[in-house]
Amino acid sequence: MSKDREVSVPLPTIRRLPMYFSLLQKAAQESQTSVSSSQLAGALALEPIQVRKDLEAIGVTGQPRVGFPVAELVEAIERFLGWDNATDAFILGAGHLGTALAGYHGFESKGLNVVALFDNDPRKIGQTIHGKEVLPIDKLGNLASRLHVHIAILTVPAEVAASVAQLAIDAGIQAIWNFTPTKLIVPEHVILERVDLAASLAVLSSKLAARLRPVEPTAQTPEVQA
Amino acid sequence: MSKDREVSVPLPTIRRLPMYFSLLQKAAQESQTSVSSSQLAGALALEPIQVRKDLEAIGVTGQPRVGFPVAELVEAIERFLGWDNATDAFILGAGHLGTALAGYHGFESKGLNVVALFDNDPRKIGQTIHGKEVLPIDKLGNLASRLHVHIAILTVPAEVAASVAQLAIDAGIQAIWNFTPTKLIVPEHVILERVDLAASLAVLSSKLAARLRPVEPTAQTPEVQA
DNA sequence: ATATTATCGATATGCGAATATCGATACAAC
DNA sequence: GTTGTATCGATATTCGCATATCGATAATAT
Repeated sequence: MSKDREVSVPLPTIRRLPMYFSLLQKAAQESQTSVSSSQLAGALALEPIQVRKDLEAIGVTGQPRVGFPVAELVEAIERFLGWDNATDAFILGAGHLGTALAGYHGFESKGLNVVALFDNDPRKIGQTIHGKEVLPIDKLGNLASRLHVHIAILTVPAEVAASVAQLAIDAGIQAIWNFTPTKLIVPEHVILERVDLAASLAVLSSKLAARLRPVEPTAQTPEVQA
Repeated sequence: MSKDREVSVPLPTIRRLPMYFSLLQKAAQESQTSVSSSQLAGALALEPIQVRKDLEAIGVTGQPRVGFPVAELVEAIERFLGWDNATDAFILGAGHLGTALAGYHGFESKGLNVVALFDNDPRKIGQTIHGKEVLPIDKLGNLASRLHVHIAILTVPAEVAASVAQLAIDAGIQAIWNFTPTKLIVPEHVILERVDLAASLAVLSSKLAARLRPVEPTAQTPEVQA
């Protein structure tokens, strides 16, 4: 009842925080000490009001006619997201996407430390991808608990997504970052976040499709039941 | 004022369509002729009411005590998303992510046909990645218009995202699928859809962070201004 | 035939988030 | 000093979407 403090920050606000974050880091590098909500809004194509509400949500207050303190904002966002101290993660699935993510610099500054990759392909096991070892998937249970790894980045093929996710959960993984097209159903205590390419593509496609057929010939509900 | 027909389908609904789509394809393969909203809801951890409203939005009606016609649903979703006939796309940036996407089977069934990749690295140009040629980025303008390619999949490094996007826009690209961490600002007529890893990670991180510090020591607003 | 019940579709309600409004504040110009 | 103005923060409003309610319908069982 009282720990709703964090949870009460709107989800859309949380999603916008990284955008503010990178802008603010840039501002800090340029020794800027304060930014106004309108500056941020302008750079991100948002409304100043929204920016102010977002920044208020993470507990930073600005000053009229001055703006918000840059350094304080950066700290507050880092702290709120837990990006101030790194959490270890495993990548499950050393395919194209897993490999790409293993090589992605930028996680370091976002509190994510990829420790190793896992796969079941004997040809991949033992290899080193971007400085990280590829381990057999059956070692997952043992290592996750021993190394206190909390996050699993799931990049396996769709067919095995559910079963590998279950392995991770059994291994005590606390959060799954799901890059597969599979909608996972997990127990309450497991944090689940999905990067849904298909959903994103669907939005793009539907807009494009709508544009390509601007006006429908009056009756657009033919008896399709044939 | 009257073309709001398509646009009036709620965005969250559009995002859920691919989930229904893949389930329905599976059902069709198993020669199932109809599905109930509760079946779909059960498989996707949704509420039946929501499923019904979603399916209604794309113009398919069900029958009491029977459910919705599978074949008709598949067709309607394909048609709505424009997945029934493919659109050509370029991948801009032949790095890890671009390579991964070039090798992703599954776009074919989603109306997306990757024609080629573009890069500015002389070592990559001329190579073939997953059967697709890597071309120099300065050929983009010429080829996009000549081949009537409408979609650009943007996987270049963040620093050049804005300028490459501008190239694409100048080349007459109609839609940009943005995988970079950069928030692009594009003219009205360009469709823009973003896969925002940072936003997704932020949600995951914040939940994890909130869990790791369940109760804050009473006064949780110290003078951070030091 | 009749009763039962799963399921749909229409209408109503509720909730979270975006947006608007407006007074308060503090810097800058004169 | 005094005035002007950009900006903040609090409150109110609006909007979109999810959820609940309930009558209507058609397959199944008796």
